[in-house]
Amino acid sequence: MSDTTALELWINRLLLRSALSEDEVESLRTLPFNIENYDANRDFVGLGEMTTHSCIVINGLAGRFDQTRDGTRAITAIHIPGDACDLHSLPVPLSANPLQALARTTIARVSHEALRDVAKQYPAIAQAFFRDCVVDAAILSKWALNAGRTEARQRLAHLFCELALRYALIGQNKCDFPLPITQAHLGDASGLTSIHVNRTIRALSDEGLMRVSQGRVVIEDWDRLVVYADFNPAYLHLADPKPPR
Amino acid sequence: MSDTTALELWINRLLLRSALSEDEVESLRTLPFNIENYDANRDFVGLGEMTTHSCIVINGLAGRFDQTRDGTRAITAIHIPGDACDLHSLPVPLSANPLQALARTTIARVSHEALRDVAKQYPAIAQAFFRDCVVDAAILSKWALNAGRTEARQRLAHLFCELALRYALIGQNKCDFPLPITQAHLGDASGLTSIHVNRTIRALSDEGLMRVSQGRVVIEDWDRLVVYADFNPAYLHLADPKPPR
DNA sequence: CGCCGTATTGAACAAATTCAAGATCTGTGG
DNA sequence: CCACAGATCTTGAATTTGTTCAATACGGCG
Repeated sequence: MSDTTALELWINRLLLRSALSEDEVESLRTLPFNIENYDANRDFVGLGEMTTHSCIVINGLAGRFDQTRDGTRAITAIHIPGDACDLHSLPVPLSANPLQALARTTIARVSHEALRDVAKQYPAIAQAFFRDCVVDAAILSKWALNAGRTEARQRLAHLFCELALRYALIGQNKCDFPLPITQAHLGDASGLTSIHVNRTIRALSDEGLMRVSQGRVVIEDWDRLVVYADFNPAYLHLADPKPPR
Repeated sequence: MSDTTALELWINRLLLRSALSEDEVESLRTLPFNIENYDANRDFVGLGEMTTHSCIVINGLAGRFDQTRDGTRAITAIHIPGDACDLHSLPVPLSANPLQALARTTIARVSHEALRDVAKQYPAIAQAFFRDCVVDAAILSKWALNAGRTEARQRLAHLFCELALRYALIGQNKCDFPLPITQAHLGDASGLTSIHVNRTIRALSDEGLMRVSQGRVVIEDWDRLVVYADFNPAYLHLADPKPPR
């Protein structure tokens, strides 16, 4: 993988929400990074770790985990290729949540030092980083709303709609995308038991809305699924007018 | 209320997590703002609004709302005096969630322009704003975990622990603080019905952990409540070493 | 081929919701 | 100061939803 392409997905996604000049984009392209591979269920950022780098998913799937002492586990974010998982560690380096590969995953580590340098040189980049973190928080906020719903079908449907759209942003078919994770992980992400995830996916499938098989999600009726999940993509802030630099 | 004191709580709270110089603090103190009062249940930032200001709670209590079409409502953040409710509107001005007064509430509105100016002049302030938003996201993340718990008692206990500590930061007694909101609002914030909130509060009270009465929370056994809620304040990032400026 | 993690299914159980009714509180006008 | 109206709080009982526990099937990989 050449130095100039690994970060391309991430840079393109930043450009969806932030206007950056040629120079600014070039400075992102030339950021130094290390490529690392992790098997499924391996932490790549530990709990309580004082981080010195931020991680960008190049391939695979990553999750942010949290758990209570009594065993309730939650995935509070799922990151697909092109996502920076912990850009927020730039202002808050002490990790409060572990980051884990949900499948075999390739990440690029970029040092905080390098990120700070480029943010210092180009304020628009600092703004873009800030914006990216705020949008991540908006996604989390929607997850919190979603978790409060009583109907498991709608919870999962909403999750699938969101992932579909986020995959679409990186050039995938939104109605047929990879999701190489276990039902237990889906449960952690939706606040359900793996058993109920299983039943719920079957129900969604029986209604002809979507299928999950072999680590892929196939959406069979996007329009109906959107209505069913009450999915409104505004929170992803994709169509917002670009704010002043 | 004099110009130099209304923002003091907020500035002090920023200083808990960010080291700022005298000049920097002074520039925050002299930010121009407008004071506004809202009755309970009044929106002060509307859904879909293109904001030009950020709001700081001076007095009272504010909530960020979200809801699904089928009627599930959620409060995704509760803001006490000293909190900036929507500093994140600086990089993402289009509001995806309304902000509402939960009780009679005084807010200070500060223009994005003024905030951007001061952030541009002092990069450490820009960093402090960024950090504040990231900590807000960390709180939200903990709410998402909390919502996934099966036991209502622990959910509410956790919420009360968090609010207690946040009130302590602004000089209130953490075991006796105001919470002038309805049980319906508490339900929206914890993913429960108001009826179940009522029963759950009674249960917590019966166990001698805490009481709620007349718009106040009185915690009777902090240590036991913390254990009960499995509350670990690390996510508030209060004891973190200060990162490089 | 056999193992182990994952998926699937069933039945009993626990938890929270819903619906309904009544009590209490709060603010307002007389 | 009291009476009233509306909101909030409280309580009960039936119902819905999801969980738990347990057992079995599947599927990839050594």
